[in-house]
Amino acid sequence: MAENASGSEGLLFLTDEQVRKGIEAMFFAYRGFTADPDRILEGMDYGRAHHRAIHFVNRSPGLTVSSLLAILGVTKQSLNRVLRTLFEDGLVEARVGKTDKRERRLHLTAKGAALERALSDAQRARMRAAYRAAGPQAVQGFRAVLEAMMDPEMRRQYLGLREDAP
Amino acid sequence: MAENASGSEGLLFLTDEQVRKGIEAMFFAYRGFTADPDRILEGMDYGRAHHRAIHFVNRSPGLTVSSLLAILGVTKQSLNRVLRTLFEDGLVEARVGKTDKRERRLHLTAKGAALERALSDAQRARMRAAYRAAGPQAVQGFRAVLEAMMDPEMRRQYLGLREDAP
DNA sequence: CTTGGAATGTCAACAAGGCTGACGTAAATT
DNA sequence: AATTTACGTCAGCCTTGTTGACATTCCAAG
Repeated sequence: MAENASGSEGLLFLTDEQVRKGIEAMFFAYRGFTADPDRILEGMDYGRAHHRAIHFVNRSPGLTVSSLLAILGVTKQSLNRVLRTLFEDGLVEARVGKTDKRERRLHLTAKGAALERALSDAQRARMRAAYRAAGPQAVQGFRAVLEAMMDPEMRRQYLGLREDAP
Repeated sequence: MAENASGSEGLLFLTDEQVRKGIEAMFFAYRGFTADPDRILEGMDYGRAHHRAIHFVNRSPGLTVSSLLAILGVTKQSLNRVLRTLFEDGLVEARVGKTDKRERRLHLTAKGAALERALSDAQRARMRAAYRAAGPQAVQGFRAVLEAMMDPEMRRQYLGLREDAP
């Protein structure tokens, strides 16, 4: 896909050292990636787990608990602990499924949407800044490598979410 | 640095949606990133924290506890719990500093180096595969964006580690 | 030489957020 | 009618993070 420009057609001669550097880049960058939301959430009774739930509920309004489970890759007990507090605090609401009444379709309330915006504003700002600093070419490469790094099942989840260029 | 090829000189017109997609890519990719080492470590008494310690001790043999503390960004109590088990199991050894005898300079033992190799082989294999799939251009972009995403202090740590092109 | 502070270790207690196992209920499916 | 699915919940455990308090060792400055 990404036009294979510089040199040796698809053959990468990367030393272990260079690959290690990529590994460390992931480690350090992920810290930055979560830093802003973490800062916002600390003090509130929430953590990263709540952020993730809120993110994906916002992303796919009306998704079911089991879909969210599959996306997050945690146990239902673990997710439930998080969802319960979000229900109690009125950030997320569950509507009984129309066709299948066993399902609980999740939606953000206005309050939940407000928090989501605060969190994602911060995170998007950092992401945009990084994109700007790295340049447009870099953005493609970034996405391409990350996508290739996912487990196949996760990649399916990733691609399955509302597309950015439909 | 990365030659700014396609279109609008450095001006990125990215929709929120596209930026969100980048955020999700980070989320899903990080899971893949840690999956292989996690698999290896499960069953042994170790976890991700041990992996990180082993990684950076291998990376910078003889580093002090406080340097490692700074790199990992955790409390000394937390790190100590991890280091203690690594000492006990003979994976890491601490040598008293030559000039400053308070320092404990950390080194991997043969056994520790063996585990490190097992862990990093798996992780590097995935990283290499991702690089191969994404192409050489992409690798540059990947690194550039991640680097730009780090907090400045983390970036210093990152760049401070033994360079890949010295 | 003494003393302050840095580098380190350690004990205790706690919290978040994973996990497993077992059990329950309502609704859909067969 | 029986089974399966979707979900909730109780109980208990683990890892890995946190604070706070305190001891030791030792460098370096007064």
